[in-house]
Amino acid sequence: MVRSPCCCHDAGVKKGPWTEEEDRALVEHIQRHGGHVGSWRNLPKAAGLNRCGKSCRLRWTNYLRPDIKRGNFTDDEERLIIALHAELGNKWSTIATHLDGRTDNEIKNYWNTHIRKKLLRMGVDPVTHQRLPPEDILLNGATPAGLPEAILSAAASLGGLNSVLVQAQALQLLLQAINGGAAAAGLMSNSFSPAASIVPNFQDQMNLLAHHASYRPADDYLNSIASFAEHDVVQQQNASAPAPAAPAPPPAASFPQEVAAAPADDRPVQGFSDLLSEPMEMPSMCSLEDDPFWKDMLESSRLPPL
DNA sequence: AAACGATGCAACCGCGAGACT
DNA sequence: TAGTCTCGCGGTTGCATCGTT
Repeated sequence: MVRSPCCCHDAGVKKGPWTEEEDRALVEHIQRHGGHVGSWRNLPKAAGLNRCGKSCRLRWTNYLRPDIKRGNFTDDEERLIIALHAELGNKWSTIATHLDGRTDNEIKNYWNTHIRKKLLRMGVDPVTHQRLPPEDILLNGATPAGLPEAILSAAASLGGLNSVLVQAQALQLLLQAINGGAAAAGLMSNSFSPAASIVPNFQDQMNLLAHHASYRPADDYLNSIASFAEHDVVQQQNASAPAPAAPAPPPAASFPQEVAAAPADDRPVQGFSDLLSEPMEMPSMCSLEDDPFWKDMLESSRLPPL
């Protein structure tokens, strides 16, 4: 038996964007058959379309199917995609089965154009979902151009850019821990803990805190991404000017209820003293602010999102 | 207003797996 | 059992739109 060449390679078969007439012909044909396609290979001829069967299938499944949901992805959907991707990898079709009305192609595009970049900006590897070391953050989008002048100008005197980035990250995580807490605890315990380098026992304390708050770092990571990726880090750091109150999205099924139920800014650090049997040795922010380098940075900077 | 680059998305391509003969 | 067919998946491309200079 000789395999017949794929119709996609026929010279006369039309390619490119679909016209309204073609869409209508395809939809009407499928509707005439009660929504059943039968053979995609034979469909174009039966429907009077000069298209490859493969192209028809793609057009139907990704665009014309009546149950397709259009419009922007919600926070819930985004969070779910990230969670599923962390578990499944690039299994877009499998991920799509968990989101009503979303196609694998749409999810794949949304990942590549939005979520992937967002994770990189945060310093999270979109493939492994682990925190990137500072040198990789530089290579993956958080370029030196995004750093405040104060940091760059101080870099030379502090042993190079990586050193400064580490300290900048440490400060940012520290402030997140104090203002919002959970994100920093989860992210740091993931793989990379610059804060520990400047605050002795800091990570131990954050881990203890996470334990007391029934936190699992992986859950926290997933939960935290969607909540603070959208916001400028400075907003989170500025306790006197809290971010506009956005309704907390309902939790995805896999998230601990006690975590998901709380507003993002009220999570683990809430009630520090209640959680710890002994007073927690928090770093003195006054001493940090007295340091000209940090003071300058705090006053002038917009830290790049990590 | 025009040129240019960045971005987002629809569509295409090649391949693998399972069904079929 | 081997060869072929068909479908579906994931990666990639091309183009339209938007924003910036």
